Amino acid sequence: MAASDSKSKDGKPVRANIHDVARQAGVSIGTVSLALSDNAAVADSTKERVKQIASSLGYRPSAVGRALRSRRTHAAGLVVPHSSQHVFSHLYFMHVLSGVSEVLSAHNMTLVLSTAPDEADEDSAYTKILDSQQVDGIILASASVNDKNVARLQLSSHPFVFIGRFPNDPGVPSVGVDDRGGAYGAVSHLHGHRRIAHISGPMGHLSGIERHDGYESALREAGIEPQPQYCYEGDYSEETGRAGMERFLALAEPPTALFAANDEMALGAISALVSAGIATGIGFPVVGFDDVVLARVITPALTTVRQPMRRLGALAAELLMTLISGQTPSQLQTELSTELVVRSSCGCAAG
Amino acid sequence: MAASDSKSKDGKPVRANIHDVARQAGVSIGTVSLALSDNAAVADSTKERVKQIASSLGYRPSAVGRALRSRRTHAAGLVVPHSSQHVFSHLYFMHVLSGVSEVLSAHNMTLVLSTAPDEADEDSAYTKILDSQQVDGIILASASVNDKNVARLQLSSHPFVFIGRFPNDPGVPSVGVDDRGGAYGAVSHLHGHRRIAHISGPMGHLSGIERHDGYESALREAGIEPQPQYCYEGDYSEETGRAGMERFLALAEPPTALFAANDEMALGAISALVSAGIATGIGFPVVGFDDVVLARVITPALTTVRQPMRRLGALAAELLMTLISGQTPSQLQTELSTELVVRSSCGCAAG
DNA sequence: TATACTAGCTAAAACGTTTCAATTGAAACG
DNA sequence: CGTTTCAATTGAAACGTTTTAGCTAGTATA
Repeated sequence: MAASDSKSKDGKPVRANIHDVARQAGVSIGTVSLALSDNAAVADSTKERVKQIASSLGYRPSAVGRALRSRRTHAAGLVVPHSSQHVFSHLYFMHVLSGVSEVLSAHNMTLVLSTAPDEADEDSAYTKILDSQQVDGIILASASVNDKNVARLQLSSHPFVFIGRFPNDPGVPSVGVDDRGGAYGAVSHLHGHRRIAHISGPMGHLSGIERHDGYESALREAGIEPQPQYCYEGDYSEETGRAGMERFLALAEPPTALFAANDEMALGAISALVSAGIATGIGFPVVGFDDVVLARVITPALTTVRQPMRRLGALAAELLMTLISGQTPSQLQTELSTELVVRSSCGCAAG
Repeated sequence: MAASDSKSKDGKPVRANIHDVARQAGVSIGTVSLALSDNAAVADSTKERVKQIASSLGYRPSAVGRALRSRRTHAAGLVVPHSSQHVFSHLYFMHVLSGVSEVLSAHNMTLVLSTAPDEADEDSAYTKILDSQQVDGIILASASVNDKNVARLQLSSHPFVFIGRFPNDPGVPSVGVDDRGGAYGAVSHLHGHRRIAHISGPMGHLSGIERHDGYESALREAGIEPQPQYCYEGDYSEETGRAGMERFLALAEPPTALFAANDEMALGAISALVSAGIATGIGFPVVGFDDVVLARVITPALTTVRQPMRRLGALAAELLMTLISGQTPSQLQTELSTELVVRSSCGCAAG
């Protein structure tokens, strides 16, 4: 870490650039560049000398200069077209982010995080990052089904990967989870009940749609015709979970069990049940989705559909790396499976 | 959004650059640059024409070219010298991140997130971002007290801001929380008890030290001499919370109340109490720190010291913006206060 | 009419790299 | 000895901007 920083007139330390190294080493800047990248065309003795001098000067190649010339920024963007408020209040994103971050780090890539200033303006989350060529590729999490920017993305010639499958387009690289199957399993687990309600995610998002579909097909499988009054569209927030359950409880013939499309809404629903003096569990089974830490720690512990969120992020990042490097990935689309974690909120296990 | 993208030979859409705009408009690139930045030296008619052509060509200035010339990347780094695994499993960081992200967005700055590949190697979290001049400034969250990179940061001539106060250096821009006061209040709330235990944060971090100090001074205030066997150093994880409490319960004279340095450890401690058949609350008061969502939803609901995490991030980002712009901030260091949120785990309120 | 000023624009340098064709000098070859 | 080959290095272009000094032509001033 030697750093014989010279100072400029105004006292600020001045960064050595490739010219400084070249001058000291008595070679051209071209040679410095080649030497530092261990190019075989450079004599070993020269390499050594250049490296030695570079390090004694504390020289670090400027990412910007490098990016300009080589047209590679070594950065990847994670775009979440929601407000930061929204994004970071959901544990789901945290886990995804964690997976993405880890893999990018391992590939020496920088992570640029882009959210929307508010829920209304999805566009700017893309624009900021995409338009100005700041990143080599993009991971898109949680786009709505009819997000028009997706088309832009495809045209932009930027490699990109979706998290959460995108419908009707087998050519789009994506990593997702078997939402439908997970939901189906959750609802099937509630067998015996005939009036099973569902608090869904936003129906503008594929995860919302698919989990809802899984719910309905499980009902039909059991010979139950889905009833609209037993469905409530939430937005994955605790509040809408509570609101949904309150609505259900006000019905002439309330449901006797619930499948919520995520854990936060399940929590909200449970709190509504508590307020109404109804015992969650044997009295009123509730199943969630995600298996975030919440699910484990509330009482009763939440039976839920676990999805591998961290893995989702990691795989998306890996796929993006492959695409950026120009290779053809072994598969363009991956669907991970879910796992029903049975705890006590469904009335089955002890807890 | 017009985009009459021309294609290059290989079929890929080709981005218009400033030269393309200049050619079409029949002016020099200098004029284009000036026109697009609304410089007064350019005739209005020219401005209009240039802008019109730029937009019809879908021209977006390259952030890289711009950064190279103007020496401003319009990006800020958030450095958390821990593994991504660790960072993203703590709700605390999420809230900080949220605040930072929001403010940066508002200033049209890009957020670059940098974590360490593993807990051992803090360095690379800095190096990656700092050395290569990728960002205009840096926010540093959760550095350990003797992190040697901090000195590097000061030398680097990069504006930077600490989250969490850094000791012994009034010249370091920082935004923090009154850890000591918060802890003091929490422990004072446990009055009546004489054997109060503390599960601390890592004593290599200022937050750990200060909360511990607050704990001790509250004891002394009550005429109690702090006993080493009632202190256990955790790492803010649920596991160490559990381990700490198990240790305490094995003592000949176990404590009768607990202050944990964060909510996750409080949760772990409570689960150990449960295992031991001891009722948290009136039977054994527990107080946490942070007030993350966990605190609210567990049973019994956790009495805890709320700290404004999101605000912390937001203020840090604001301060950084001021520093980057070259202005002198009204104050270099800010300390936010905490608030004791009384729920049922301390045996006071109903819940 | 000469001079000064102004508005509007251009040319060119600079930012820090990478890359590649061209050059050099020496060694190997016939 | 002339030619080829090769290893090592160089020079210059290119990436896409911003910025500033300077140029031109027209207008106002004396």
